[in-house]
Amino acid sequence: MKEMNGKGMTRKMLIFEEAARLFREKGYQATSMRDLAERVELEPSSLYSHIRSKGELLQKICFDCANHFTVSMDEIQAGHTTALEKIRKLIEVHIEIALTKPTSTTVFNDEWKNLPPHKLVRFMEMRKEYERKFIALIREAQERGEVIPVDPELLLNTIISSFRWIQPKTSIKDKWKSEQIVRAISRFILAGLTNRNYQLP
Amino acid sequence: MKEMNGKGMTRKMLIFEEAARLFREKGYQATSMRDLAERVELEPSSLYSHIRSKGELLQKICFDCANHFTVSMDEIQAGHTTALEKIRKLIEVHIEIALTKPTSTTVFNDEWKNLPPHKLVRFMEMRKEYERKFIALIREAQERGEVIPVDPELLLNTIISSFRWIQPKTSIKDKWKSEQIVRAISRFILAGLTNRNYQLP
DNA sequence: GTCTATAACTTGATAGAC
DNA sequence: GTCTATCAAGTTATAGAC
Repeated sequence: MKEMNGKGMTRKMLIFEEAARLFREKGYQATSMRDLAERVELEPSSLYSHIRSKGELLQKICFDCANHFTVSMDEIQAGHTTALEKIRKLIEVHIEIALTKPTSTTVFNDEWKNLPPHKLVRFMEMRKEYERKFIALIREAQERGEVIPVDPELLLNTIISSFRWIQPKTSIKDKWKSEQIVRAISRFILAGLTNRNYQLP
Repeated sequence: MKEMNGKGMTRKMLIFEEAARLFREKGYQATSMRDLAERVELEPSSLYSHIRSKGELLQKICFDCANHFTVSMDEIQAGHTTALEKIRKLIEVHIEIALTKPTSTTVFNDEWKNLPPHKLVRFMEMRKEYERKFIALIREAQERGEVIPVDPELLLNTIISSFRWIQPKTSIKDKWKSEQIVRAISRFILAGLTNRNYQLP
């Protein structure tokens, strides 16, 4: 049985999707293969006809998301714009990924430390490489006087963390429109990055 | 046996401390009572002479931290300063708590959703109440024209999230002095809040 | 591919001797 | 308060019939 719902959705894909949902709702460790089997209406043992292990589920979710960020970074890096404009675009990408793929983004953010050891190392290397590129852009913008002279690694950490509350289940989408969220947060962060006049008391 | 190390540190306190460490390192669900027993050099069953359950450990860690925030909020709220100045002070408090109590702060941030159901409700109420007060301050500062006119709830979520990377094990403290971190992050966020001239392209 | 049955193990917690 | 012994329930994953 390949087709599940007339739209090219294989049972394997359904399993990965429901796994992501469960990992988000209950956490990776608290999610059992029995929980997952129930969601996709199979007996627990039948899952293993489609996947190798529970760890493989987390792996695919986390690395798919990591690849999404890496591809976006490479595209933006290759563009012919100022460093500040690239930073603005990256901030938009972060918010948009969080808004459009809330499930996998949450798992990516909160559950990656449960990856099997060897994959964990690879995951952390990917993140480090992504951060390295982002920091280079911040530094470049600082050298051009466009961004405040604060340690770029510290700025990056603060910026990336600031998106972690964006995990729309339903409530967020009711309160604010997506475009409004993107613009409001982007404005706040870029206002901070470029405000070289502010002095702490 | 009441005294453990000549400094009023009871075995019970030691258990709570090591529990927080483990919950941070491995996550609440992934930490077993056997792990904890090993850390405090007891047999697993002996733990139950000091505590009632695993959930009680998480409970105390989370609510101690929540109370810390609530007390700080009430102190600052009672002061005779502008709303913006109170916001600045609250931002400092958030960073300082993250720096001085990294273990319990991380557990508070990442593991609260594992609280037993009844305590979970109480925890979420406390957080909601804290946010309500913080939002009122932002709104007041906006009415005085001191803070950018962006939805205050959205600003608060973004600000509070932005501190979540501050979890010093060892590496952070080597790179930056605490005072430097407080000032750098405070400057960035307040620069953003008060920069009413910035326009997105 | 899906099932039943089950292996092999870990979990939080308790009973009762000392 | 700490121990040994143990329980009942839950865990991931496999074997083999259909």
